[in-house]
Amino acid sequence: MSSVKRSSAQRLRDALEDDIINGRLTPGERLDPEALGREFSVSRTPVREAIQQLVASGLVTVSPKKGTFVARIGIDQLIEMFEVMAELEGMCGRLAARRISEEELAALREALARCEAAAEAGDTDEYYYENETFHDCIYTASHNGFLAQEARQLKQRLKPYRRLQLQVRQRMGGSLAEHRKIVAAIEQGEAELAEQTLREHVLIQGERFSDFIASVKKLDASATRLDAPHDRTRA
Amino acid sequence: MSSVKRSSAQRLRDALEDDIINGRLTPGERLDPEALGREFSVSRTPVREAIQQLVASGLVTVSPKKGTFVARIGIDQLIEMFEVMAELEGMCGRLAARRISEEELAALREALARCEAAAEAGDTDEYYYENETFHDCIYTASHNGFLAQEARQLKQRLKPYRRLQLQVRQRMGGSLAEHRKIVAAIEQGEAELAEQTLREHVLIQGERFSDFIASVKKLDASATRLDAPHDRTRA
DNA sequence: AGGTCTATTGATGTATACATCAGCTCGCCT
DNA sequence: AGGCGAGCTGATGTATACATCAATAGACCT
Repeated sequence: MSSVKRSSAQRLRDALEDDIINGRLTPGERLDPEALGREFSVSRTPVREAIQQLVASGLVTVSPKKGTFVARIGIDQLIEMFEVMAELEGMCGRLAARRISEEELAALREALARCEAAAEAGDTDEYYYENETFHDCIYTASHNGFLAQEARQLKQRLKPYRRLQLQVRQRMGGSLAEHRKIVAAIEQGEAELAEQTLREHVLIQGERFSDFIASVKKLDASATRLDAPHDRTRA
Repeated sequence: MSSVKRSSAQRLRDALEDDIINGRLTPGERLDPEALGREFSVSRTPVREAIQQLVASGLVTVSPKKGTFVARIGIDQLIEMFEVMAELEGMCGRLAARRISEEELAALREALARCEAAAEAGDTDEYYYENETFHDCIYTASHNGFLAQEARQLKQRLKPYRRLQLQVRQRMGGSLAEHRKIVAAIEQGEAELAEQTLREHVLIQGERFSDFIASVKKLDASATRLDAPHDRTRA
């Protein structure tokens, strides 16, 4: 009963958001309001509304008289966003180390255990999912709902690009070790250590920037061919 | 020519945003779309659009079938937001200490000088304004545009409540001393010190939480009388 | 008299038609 | 043939009318 009767615009927004985050719509791809309206059997008004909300979220961009596209984030801004993401995660860890409850600590240990199981099984998809749960536990344990919300939002916004890092398997071992260190720090209430470890944990993924940037550029190239009539002025 | 020809919705959004931030519209106050439409000579569509953008910014809340109101942030969430604000400011300071350019450093010193002048003159309004410039310099000097944007946005969102702190005059002296420490830390590239000082600089305002919370509660009370269903004597 | 059911009201949500304007194309002029 | 300009096209932006639904207030029943 929480939100069963949401408006068409909200449902459409969620659907599009999910499509973008899960890669069914790739950055740079065009969005046709009329086609979406037909697909969901609604008029242009709620479609437009949904799109505007996504624009506000930074997931899509609309160029007047040119069209609406799934947002393409430049490499420079992507780096900036990862930098902020690392800070937010670190802050969550620092606060969690001071404020975590017994229940939350149990949930965190459980999440860690699931990560270990997934890593042992070599199941990268499962690890990816459990890794999210693990981090989300820390967000919640920060006991700062606003911070948690911001962290989740930024994470979602980065998700379409995180997908590009294919070497999850190679990272699983190291990631898991870091997770253990993070849990240990939080258990012992060592706020600064938890913050530092988490911050690096997030930034390490950006360490292989050579591979990462290459992936992004590749995406840029293919996407450019799709949406833009010609070279798009980089936004 | 960058944005001279903005849409009606954009202009209206900016106008409302300015009204809210500058206190002409107080939290909890009602917004009547039709009245706004008449005032700006536009139909309900762009009004609705502007309101939705403000909702996305967190400045306005809309309850279905009840009305749209200027967002009222609960005390608990307000504290959470200040906590995050302090972290963002601290991060800006840390990065600025490493990355600031000569021009930016000059601008920062200039802003500090203006703050000193305003403090010496006892002009609280001027100090308020120059204080903003000072902090904005640090945002820019972080060389992380995304971070700077987030910091500015959150600051705006907090602005209607910051106004409640009446004791700016008493704070001017201490604030100025902290500003000097911050500039010194950035000049010498002491990132951690700059971060720490800035973080505390922001949090100190929340130190007088007794007064602050009292002010918020007072606002809450008066605003509740305005918008709530109870009051039907004046429609 | 008190409670409940129902009709009204007023708000948001949606559909549709129109206006506007930039980019593209095609054709004209040089 | 090449550059340039006017018209066309298709996109977003806006206006208006209608639908929907919850909160409210009134009247009816108990």
